[in-house]
Amino acid sequence: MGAVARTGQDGAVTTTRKRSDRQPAERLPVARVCVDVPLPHLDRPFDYLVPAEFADDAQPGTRVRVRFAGQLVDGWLLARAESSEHGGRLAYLERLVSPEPVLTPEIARLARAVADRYAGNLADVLRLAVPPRHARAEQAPAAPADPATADAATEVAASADTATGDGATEDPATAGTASIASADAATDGAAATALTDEGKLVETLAEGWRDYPTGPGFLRAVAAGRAPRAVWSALPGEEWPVRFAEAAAATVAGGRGVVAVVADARDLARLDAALTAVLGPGRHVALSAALGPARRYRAFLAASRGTVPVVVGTRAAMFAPVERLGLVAIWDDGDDLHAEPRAPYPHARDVLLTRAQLADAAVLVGGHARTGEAQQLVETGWAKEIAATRETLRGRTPQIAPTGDDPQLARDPAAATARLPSLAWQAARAALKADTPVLVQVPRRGYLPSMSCEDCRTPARCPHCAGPLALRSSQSTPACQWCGRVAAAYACPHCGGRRLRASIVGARRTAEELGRAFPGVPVRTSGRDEVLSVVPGGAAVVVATPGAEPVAEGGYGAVLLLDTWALLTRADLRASEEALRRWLSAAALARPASAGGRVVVVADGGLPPVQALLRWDPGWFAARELAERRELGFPPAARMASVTGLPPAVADLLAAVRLPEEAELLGPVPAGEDQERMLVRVTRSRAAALARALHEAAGLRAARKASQSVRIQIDPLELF
DNA sequence: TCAATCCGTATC
DNA sequence: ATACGGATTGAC
Repeated sequence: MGAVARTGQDGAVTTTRKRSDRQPAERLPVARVCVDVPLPHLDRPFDYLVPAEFADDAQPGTRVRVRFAGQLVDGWLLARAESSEHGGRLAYLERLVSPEPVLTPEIARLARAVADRYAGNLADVLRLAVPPRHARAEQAPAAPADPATADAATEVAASADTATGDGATEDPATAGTASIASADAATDGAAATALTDEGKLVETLAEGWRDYPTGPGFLRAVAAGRAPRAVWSALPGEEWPVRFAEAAAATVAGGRGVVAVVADARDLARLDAALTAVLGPGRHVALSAALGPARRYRAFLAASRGTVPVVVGTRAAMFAPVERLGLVAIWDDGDDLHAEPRAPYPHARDVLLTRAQLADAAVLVGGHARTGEAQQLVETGWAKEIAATRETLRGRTPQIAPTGDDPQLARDPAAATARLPSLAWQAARAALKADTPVLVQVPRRGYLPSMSCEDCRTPARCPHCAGPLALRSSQSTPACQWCGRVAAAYACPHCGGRRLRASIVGARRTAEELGRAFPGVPVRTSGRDEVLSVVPGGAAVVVATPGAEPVAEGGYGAVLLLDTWALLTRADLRASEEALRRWLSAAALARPASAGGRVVVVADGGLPPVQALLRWDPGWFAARELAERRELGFPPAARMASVTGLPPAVADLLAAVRLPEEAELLGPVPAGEDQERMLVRVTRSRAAALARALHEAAGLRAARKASQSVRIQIDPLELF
């Protein structure tokens, strides 16, 4: 034995043995490897020989380099085995990148399920799940992995052929039911009763949820090691990060780990702070792509090595490994930032639900608004509702009023230039007088450059199809956003006016105008360029774009929701749901009515989303929305897949695909840059079959080296 | 009959 | 992407 295995400076295990005299490992000489190539027809494990010098370090979950079709590629060691089914000769693993087992069995299994659900490759999902290696971070002192947990024979992932089956990877909502009060039998009841100190702690934590009748029971069940599943409607003014932290702490008290996902950096900062307060320092780690490679990998390692039991983060954290997962949580699942833009385009909510299902963990889907998807979980009985009673709700909501489509502009000329209807202006003035801040929510500039009548502000709609009129780039005549017709001789149907003005003004311009309307009051903006997280309690006007609303100390005295028309008339099926979500998020920052809090929404009070806001009833709206989607056959009531690409490529793929029975084809619709898009619709029971068929067809095409690529997306957020 | 070349397919 | 096998072609 002349070979010397050593650990190089970068931590990689290399060997001095010449290729010619390599020997296979004595025990479990075969490694099943997922090669990191994005081709769908290669989405299965390949077997390699483990050289003797890697015998101990090449454990399941490690990164390797292998020769594949003549070139060196990265790969994941999924499992070690005694022998191979492969007929031909096996090549050796070329290199063990690092002995760090970064792919835990739980995540390997989850990644396979996610790939199957989204008609994607395991390798693509693994690239999302495990951050790029950073050798320095790996060498930094951290709790060493327990060698006893790494059994050489342990399989990390089920092999491709067994994992593509339905069963565990089926939609959560079609699976069994659970209840908060009496969830599935506890696997580890000892944790709940062993220590009375822990029992007291859990009671303290559960106390935080007393405003919600089923809340404390949920926390107790999680602490006891059970797997309750809940859709939580947070009260206005709720300190949701603290509630999330309490749920996390209860899980930790029961000896299990937590993964919680939020949409953006600001929510993450709040949750991070709440966890430090509730859980103490060093018990959790925040993970987001914004950290940069080194810190991100370090945070990842803290979780995968079992140093911390709680991981919170943006969607980058949805695959974070934690030991003995007990709870997955997501806040504001309607935020489109939860949708991963890289193939296979998984959604954080769905990944977490699948994860909970596979790991038998509890689920907490929280928000002020409720998505159709969350409603589906409730209606199928997969999850239970956590909501306050109407009575509690009444005590917390601000006073909310609409002001019509044809707003009476305030008579005060300054207020009129600020586009403020008189009701809004009055509410703002009263709040400022009471020395409380005012939040003004305006849609983002360029969000939709729509037009309205210069004289009466009636939205300018296309005379043919009632679509929104807008100025196309440099042209001076407005055209319809929907049908494209140019509205050359536009006259306002309400007042006959012929002049149009852009109805969306950016936050900055609004801020300037409001500054003039309320002289002497400080005006601050929070938007894309600079996002404020907190503003002090005194009189001030805060202009914010949706999603960037700062929290006010003590709550806002008034919240004004302006230019709502822009949100409501978007040519998007989710427009209403999205509008309500944004309004509720902003309105939740107002004081309760009893403390003078008022919300004015500049929209027609008869519209369903406006109704839902006025009554603070996100559940009612979600049920309505879901019923409508059921009627129309849209997700989540049905499963949709979109196939996008150049027309011949789309046709080619659809010719190759063996669609499940009763699959419906819709389209094509243009998708920009000479591309077109087809939609395939099936019932939820055939969802898995559809994904499999599309993946298979993509594989056939790739094997034939079809040059034009197509993009396959399951339940894309934007349907038309 | 054999080598050079082309094409399709598998990639361990 | 590259490598290999089998079929095809062309020169002896």
